[in-house]
Amino acid sequence: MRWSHAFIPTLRDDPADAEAISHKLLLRGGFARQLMAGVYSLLPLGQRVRLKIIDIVRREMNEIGAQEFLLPSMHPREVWEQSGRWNAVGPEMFRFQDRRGADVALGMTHEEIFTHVATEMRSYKQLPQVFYQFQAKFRDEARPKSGLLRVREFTMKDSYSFDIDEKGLDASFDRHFEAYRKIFRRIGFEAIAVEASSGMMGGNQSIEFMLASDAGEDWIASCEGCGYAGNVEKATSKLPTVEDEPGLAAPEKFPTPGVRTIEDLENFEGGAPGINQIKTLVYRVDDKDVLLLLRGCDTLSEQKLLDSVEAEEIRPATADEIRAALGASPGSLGAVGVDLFVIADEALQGRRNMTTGANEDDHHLRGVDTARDIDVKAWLDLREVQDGEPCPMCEKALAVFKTIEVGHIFKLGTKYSEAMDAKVLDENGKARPVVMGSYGIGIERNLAAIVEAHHDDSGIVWPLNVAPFEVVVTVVKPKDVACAEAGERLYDALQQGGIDVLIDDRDERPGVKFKDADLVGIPYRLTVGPKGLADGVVELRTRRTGESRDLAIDRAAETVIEAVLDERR
RNA sequence: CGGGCCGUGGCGCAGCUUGGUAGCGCGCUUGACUGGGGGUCAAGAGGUCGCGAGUUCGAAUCUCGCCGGCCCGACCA
Repeated sequence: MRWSHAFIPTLRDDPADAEAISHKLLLRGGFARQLMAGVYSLLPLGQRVRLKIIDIVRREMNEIGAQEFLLPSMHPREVWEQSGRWNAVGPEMFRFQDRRGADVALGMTHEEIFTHVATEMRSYKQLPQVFYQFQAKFRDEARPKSGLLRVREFTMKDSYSFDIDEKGLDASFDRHFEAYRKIFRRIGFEAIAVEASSGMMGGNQSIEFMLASDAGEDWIASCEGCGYAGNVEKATSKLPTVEDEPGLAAPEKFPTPGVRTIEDLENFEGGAPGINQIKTLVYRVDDKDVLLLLRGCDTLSEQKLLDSVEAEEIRPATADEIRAALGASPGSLGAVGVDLFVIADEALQGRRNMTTGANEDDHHLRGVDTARDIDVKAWLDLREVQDGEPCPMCEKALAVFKTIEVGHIFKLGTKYSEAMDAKVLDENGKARPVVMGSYGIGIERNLAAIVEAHHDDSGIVWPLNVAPFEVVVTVVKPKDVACAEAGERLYDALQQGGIDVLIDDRDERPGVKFKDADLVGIPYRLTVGPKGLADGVVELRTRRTGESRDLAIDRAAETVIEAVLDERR
């Protein structure tokens, strides 16, 4: 490709409405342009990177025996009704009606459609099967953000495994796990595998692959000691046991005028530190009032609650609902002597001499013993893990930090196969629903994630495997015939050698070309200029390190081809 | 969906308070000089000031409505 005829609209200034680094650099480098909120056009450079990522993913999927499909974007309502998700999903699914008035959805994921296809399987002898595709996914996100990191239309590699039993699923899942590890390594980063919540996908186990980045929006807890890692929606820690004072024979009510928050009560004369308080939250769980108890110093993880109560919908109760249920306002709530369903966090187990609200405005109780004074119906892990808490496995300190979710794999079980009647006969001639897994990688999100992980002040620094071009031949002075010809010869030789090479033959000042090459992030730059040619050399510069060295002109192509081929993985 | 900010040539911005000629930098075109890290000079092209109503002799500027974008939060199979 010739730069003089390529569509690479680079920008000098950061676009005003870009915040994330990858967003700024992908716009400035001419990789992508926004069409509307959460919808982007990929320009030629962006598409080149996208195709390279796809190629890597495809090869690893084929490697584990997966077969490539292409399923439609438009899905009839009926299929989603079968799985129960037509109603379960909500406004995140784009829906419309065709000319006959039939409901149609734009696919946000393809469990239903692949399962529909899989109903043609008849025998356990056909299993296992792994199907996959690269397909546009449409999700009407409430808030698209950060450029390509969170969008409403994107390409996903989604694959689905079909096995006769759980053991088979485990094997398919493990193969995907390993394939994903290889994929992320090849595209240029170490993803951290974490335990995750399955959310609305259903199923009983899921693992997310996370890239540490401030541009991300998922917090994970990770242990350097033993490698334990979990999304904070799932992660646990091993809290030290608290030895409480024996306390009182019975709870004692005391006045706390004006105290509304945990912090107020900590600072109140006669109050208690957060760790010795019981925080009482009222939630509506499928239209039922439930009391949730946590230590004053802890934060509720709604996802943990949702995952463990198997409810359709949970939400905090409104102030009015709370008053109706408990007769007091938030800030003075407690569970002592209350008849509602009470769920307590495990960290409260065995605690005594605690302080909590008295269900009377401006009054609290002290000397509360969770076992003696509160009728706890269920002890659950409800709290969000905090930075520095001991790892549940090895007790070293956990680090909690922000990440980008670059892949997610699920064990689905038989949720979809049962709902959609995807069954095969087992060796005894008995019909059994196939056991499924599903596995996803968002291609453009990974593209942006690579930029988040690989950039510097001058621009993007693409890892060679995903770079839009591997080498740029920068002709310093195109009007100088010798210079231009030398550049062309190198360009030809590199092309012959199978290298993705771009020749910068624009009549621009050298500085402009250097800046553009850096911004766009091409791993190697061969600079051909009059100065070097006078000495019979060209300069090879490595984008990542900024190092450069002179190569004899007649050996240059060969050297570069060798280096590039060597670096490809 | 709640809160905040913002829509003026391709990009970044000023002008709006106090209504009256649309302006600056970059980029773009042509020419000259230049040529190893975003050059200099000269001459140009390019704008329904997000859209629609209203007020006014006159609206980028004031009023109302709508649309769009970004950020924070809620949400996120």
